[in-house]
Amino acid sequence: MGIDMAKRGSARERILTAAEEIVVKDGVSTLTFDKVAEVTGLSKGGILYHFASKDALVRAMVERFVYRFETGLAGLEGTDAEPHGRYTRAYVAATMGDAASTGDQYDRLGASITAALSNFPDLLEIVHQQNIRCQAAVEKDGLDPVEATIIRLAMEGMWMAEVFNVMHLDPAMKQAVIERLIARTRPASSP
Amino acid sequence: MGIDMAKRGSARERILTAAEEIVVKDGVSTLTFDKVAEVTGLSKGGILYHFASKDALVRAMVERFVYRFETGLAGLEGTDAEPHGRYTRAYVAATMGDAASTGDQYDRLGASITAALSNFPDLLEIVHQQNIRCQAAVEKDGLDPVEATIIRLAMEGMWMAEVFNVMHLDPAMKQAVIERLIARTRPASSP
DNA sequence: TTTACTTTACCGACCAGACGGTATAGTAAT
DNA sequence: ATTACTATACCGTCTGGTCGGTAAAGTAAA
Repeated sequence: MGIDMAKRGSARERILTAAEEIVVKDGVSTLTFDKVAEVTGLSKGGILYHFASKDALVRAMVERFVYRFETGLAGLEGTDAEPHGRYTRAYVAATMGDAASTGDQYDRLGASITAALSNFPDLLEIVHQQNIRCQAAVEKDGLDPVEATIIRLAMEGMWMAEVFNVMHLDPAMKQAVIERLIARTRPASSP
Repeated sequence: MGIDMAKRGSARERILTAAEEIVVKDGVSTLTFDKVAEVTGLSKGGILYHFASKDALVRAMVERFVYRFETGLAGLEGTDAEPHGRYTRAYVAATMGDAASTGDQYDRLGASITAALSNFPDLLEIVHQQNIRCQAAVEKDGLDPVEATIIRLAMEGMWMAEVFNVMHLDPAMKQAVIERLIARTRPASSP
């Protein structure tokens, strides 16, 4: 099994995808080389050939995760003609809208990765750097910085809550919040 | 060590506190019976006597955590004369202000506990229930429900980000956000 | 008060399994 | 033959959990 996709993505990518699958289904704590080997159809030795340690594997996962988010966000930014509040709108959409970086599977992955951060403290730096870029962009997006930050925080809160499965916000409320937030990024109604 | 507080709290409480200490310092993944035994000065067998399984230990930690938050919030609510937006203000203060339930140590504990939720899925229910109560209270706090939810989400976002150490918000900005959010709960300026 | 028995709290040795990682041998293409 | 990659066997360590025992503190009948 798994041999049929011999050329569909390098072994490295397939391993990463399998690791994501495991993490999404059962959480980070269950991510082992043996399991990844089983899912990919490779042997444990094969996995270790590509990722010399578990740290390396998790690091690659985090990097791919951050990369996807940033790519998705940049794509959304490109489709917005209005410069005022453009980044903040793209941020809202990339976080909870219908970007490539969203959806159930991606959400749970985000939760697991965020949770993993407490076990792999050195990986925190990757996420941290992305966060600094994000906050800087939001602050100089043409909106009142405090207001823009509130919007960002609210989206972050919604994402986190959803992703950790702690909050079951009513879908209608969720939609209303997103719309209200987007509206506040429009030129007319920023304060 | 530890013997000096022979009467300061039951063994159970001391174990719980030691477990928190470990989790705060090195994360959930390093929480083991052996370590708890070492910190408390008890033996592993002694720990097992009070908490029959690791699940039981973590469950007790989560319960104590939620209890503290709710108690702190209720206390803050009592000191607010203005009913309009009272709960939401208390929520903001309990989350990031200077309640008993806040502070560096408590924050890191919150992170670890939230992270632990992905490893102990059945404990999620405890947090989930508290969250439902919270959201219901926020929605009928006399404010526009969407606005109130945004405030709550923004605080949740700030807390999560801080707690997971992913965001380094400028202290001045943080303060400004909190003040702005509090201002929005006041009768005059809800929309 | 002594004796017999029970309960509570705790200790420390041990085990079975899992996990990260190594060592090594093999294979298929270039 | 070299390179790139894969497979198998194995090791040491860690960890949750078990278990037999023990010391102290009641408790209650004789």
